[in-house]
Amino acid sequence: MSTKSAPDRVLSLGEKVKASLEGLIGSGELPPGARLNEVALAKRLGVSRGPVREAARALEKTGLVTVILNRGAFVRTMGIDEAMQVYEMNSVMFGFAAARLAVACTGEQAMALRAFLAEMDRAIEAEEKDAFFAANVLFHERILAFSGNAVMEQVYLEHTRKLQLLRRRSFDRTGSMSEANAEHRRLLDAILAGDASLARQLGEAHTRSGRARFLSAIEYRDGLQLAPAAKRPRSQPAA
Amino acid sequence: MSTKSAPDRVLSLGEKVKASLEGLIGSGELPPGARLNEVALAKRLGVSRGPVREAARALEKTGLVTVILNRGAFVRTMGIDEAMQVYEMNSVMFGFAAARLAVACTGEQAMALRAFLAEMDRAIEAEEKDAFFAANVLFHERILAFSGNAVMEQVYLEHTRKLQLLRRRSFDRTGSMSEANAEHRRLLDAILAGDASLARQLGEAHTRSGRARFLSAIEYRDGLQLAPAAKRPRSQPAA
DNA sequence: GCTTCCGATAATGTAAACAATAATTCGGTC
DNA sequence: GACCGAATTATTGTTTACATTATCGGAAGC
Repeated sequence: MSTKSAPDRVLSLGEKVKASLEGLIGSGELPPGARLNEVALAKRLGVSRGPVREAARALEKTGLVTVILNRGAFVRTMGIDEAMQVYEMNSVMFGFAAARLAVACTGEQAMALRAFLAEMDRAIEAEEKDAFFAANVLFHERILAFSGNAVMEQVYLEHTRKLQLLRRRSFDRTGSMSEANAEHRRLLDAILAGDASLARQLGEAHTRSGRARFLSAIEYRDGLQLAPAAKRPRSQPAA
Repeated sequence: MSTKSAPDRVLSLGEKVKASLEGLIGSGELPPGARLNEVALAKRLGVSRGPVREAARALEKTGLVTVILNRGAFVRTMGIDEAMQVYEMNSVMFGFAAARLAVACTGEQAMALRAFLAEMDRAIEAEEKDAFFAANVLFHERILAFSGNAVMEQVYLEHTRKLQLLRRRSFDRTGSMSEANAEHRRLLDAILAGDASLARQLGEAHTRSGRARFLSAIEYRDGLQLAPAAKRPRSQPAA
């Protein structure tokens, strides 16, 4: 049977449910603060409650949901203050990675980073915000990856993903994009020049700029973690 | 029935099992590489498999165990290389926290840190390695806590705990202890002097020193992640 | 009219049973 | 005697059912 369509199962049901939940949360169908009804989700996804529970617990550790005993799992609401802290941590790690890369950057890596830069330039020109966003994320992630510290990379990825819960595309204006890419270019120059100290400084500063852009972007957009607040007997975890 | 001995339940069974497993792993009864047999553990702890599974999944996210589909959960073995990466990340975060503290340290906080320093001095004098170890851990943790970045603090705590899996007390010689505490004192001086740049540098350097002490401590102690290796059909996850 | 208490309902926590998968063992063959 | 293969066994993955807990509605009392 060469036409074996089902690629068997390399993923447990729990992991598949987890992916589904991430999608539902990312798409906004499960807004921050919403409760994850186990039976409803299980029915909807065609599985039992077990895998749903496992997925919820896994997502709790990922930081996407909060689980309260006998109350259930809630889509996590990230406050601005916490987002600021994540940015701060990312800044430190990104700066370190940049410095590390400045002293040990292979030609292949440099080429890859340059390619992202070009792609972002192109996206800015074409005003393709999504393309820019994707390349931007990858540029940062690759720098972490190239730094050679897998642990730090994982922490960075995990928290960045969590962050994207809150800011769904804070690059509203094209101005932000070209501004950001200019910083990218300066950073890459420092890396290629082998100036670790400057690379670190620029890397940290760039993340802080990103934080500032994020802040100004959500300024009027507000509507943060405040749900309708009509009545929330089983819809809001703490207070 | 006023003699209701059970103090109700503020912790889910899964959490209690998780605590038990942490104890078993910490005590070495479940050595690195060992498989967590669900039925055996469930029977031993007097619960069902469900809570055991939940605890195992939770510990996976904590980094204490690795679970493989259809194979089970294994007590994680942390390689030296990974430990080095954790040290590196901790170094960056600790340095940042120290710098942050240098510009904003309350009198109360300074007093608390000084107290730990004194306690460590006392422990060195009395040659109480355990006491020194405890105070040392707290000193570092408090600096992270005082830095005001809860996210970073959590990441630091989580990975430090994971690290203690490997190095169970690497302060063999009293020399290491006094050396470490001298570094602590210099760091605290820089913090109290408000020299953020120096504090950061010293903080990073101190963690690197710790890493070096760790490395030299396990040098001859080897016996790292290598189990008896007699036969490991279901006892070793990857290879 | 408001509060308080109590029962009904729905949801989560836990346990036990069933199914699928990996590992072991035994048997056969080269 | 060593190697390969199928049946057996053990263990995990998943489902179902039961127990416990929290929430919601309404009636009684103030």
